[in-house]
Amino acid sequence: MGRWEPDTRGRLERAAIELYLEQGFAQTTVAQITRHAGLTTRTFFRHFLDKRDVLFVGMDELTERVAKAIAAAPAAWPAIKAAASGMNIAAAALQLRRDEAQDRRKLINTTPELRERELMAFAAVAKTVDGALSERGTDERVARVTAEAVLAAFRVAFEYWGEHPDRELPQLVDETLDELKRALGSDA
Amino acid sequence: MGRWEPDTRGRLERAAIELYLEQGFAQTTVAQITRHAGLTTRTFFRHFLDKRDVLFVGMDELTERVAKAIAAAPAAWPAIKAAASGMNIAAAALQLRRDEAQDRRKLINTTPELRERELMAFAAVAKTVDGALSERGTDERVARVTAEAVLAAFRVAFEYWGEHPDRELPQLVDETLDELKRALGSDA
DNA sequence: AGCCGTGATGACACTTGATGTCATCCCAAG
DNA sequence: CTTGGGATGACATCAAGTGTCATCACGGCT
Repeated sequence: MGRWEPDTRGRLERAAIELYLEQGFAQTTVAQITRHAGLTTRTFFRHFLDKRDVLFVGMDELTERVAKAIAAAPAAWPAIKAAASGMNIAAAALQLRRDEAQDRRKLINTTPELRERELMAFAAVAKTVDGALSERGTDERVARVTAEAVLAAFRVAFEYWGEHPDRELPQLVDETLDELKRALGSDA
Repeated sequence: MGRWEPDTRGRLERAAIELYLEQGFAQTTVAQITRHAGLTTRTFFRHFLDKRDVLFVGMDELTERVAKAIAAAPAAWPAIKAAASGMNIAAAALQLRRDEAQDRRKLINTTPELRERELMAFAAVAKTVDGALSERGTDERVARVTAEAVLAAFRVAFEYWGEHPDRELPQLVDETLDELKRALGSDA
């Protein structure tokens, strides 16, 4: 057996989320987390950028998948359709971990600090979508605004999903995008 | 003369921005700011929520004006047009303080911490726009997604403005919104 | 078997942001 | 002249986050 118990990162992650859910994010100190995991506070910051980071692991990997989906979309598709297909990948992934995602959502919704971080995560996805669209040859500004708009729709659908957990997120994203199209088209 | 020099808040604000621009945000400590202003660190936190807050004063007031503009828009206008008129108010206000706004933008763009806060500020405006649209009788989800989309366009225009400071922000916002409409409409 | 480099963790000190609390002093209302 | 409130100073304290060095297991190499 090793010098230390295995799965340091996993233990930290589980301890953190358990404490966050139990007593709130702000009320939880890193010292408490590491005590639960049998580690030192220094080690926590070797595995996570900061206290909030724990709740956003896996984001990068998901973002990668979104980019790949957009790159794999038929070249004939307009940017909006390609981008939407990327959002569907993300939505499906979150739907698969519904309960976990909803727990995280509640935590984030009640903690401004976490909300900030979530917005940064969304912004990172938007930047990736932007890049993937540009890669397809979409005009620069169109790529940017399409990426931002698609993520705007995703955010709204995601929030709505929190209020209606029994709905399916991918479908909500589709509906929201349709509503956006109608709303923007109604300008005559 | 009073016990203290007047305009505490203004002195803090000026000292902070001067130091942020001169040596960077992260490298500036609150102690340095208050030393420059001849005050104590405790007093800084009585006037500002945190170190970043200094760069976002006036946001609330501007947001209020946006809400009023939307409320004052002709009832016959579709939600998107009313929301866009609100964005024009904001864009015009920033255009009036172009140099200051651009300085702030550069600072924010090079500091993740500040970027986070900026996203929160945008989110707050989106929520206000959402509320103003709902007030006009717009359907709930349409109001939400329209607000988010309009702010998405604003963000893109704002970023573009940073790269082309000689362009006029209000016009950039209009152009970006038009591009968004085309991009979403091209879905056949 | 014994040596050694590498990587992960512990231990410790330190800086800084942020908050609570009480004392102090100006000022304005009465 | 008194009094009460608002703003600030002074002080203590906590928690986040970082730098640094020591420590120890493990795997490869000889």
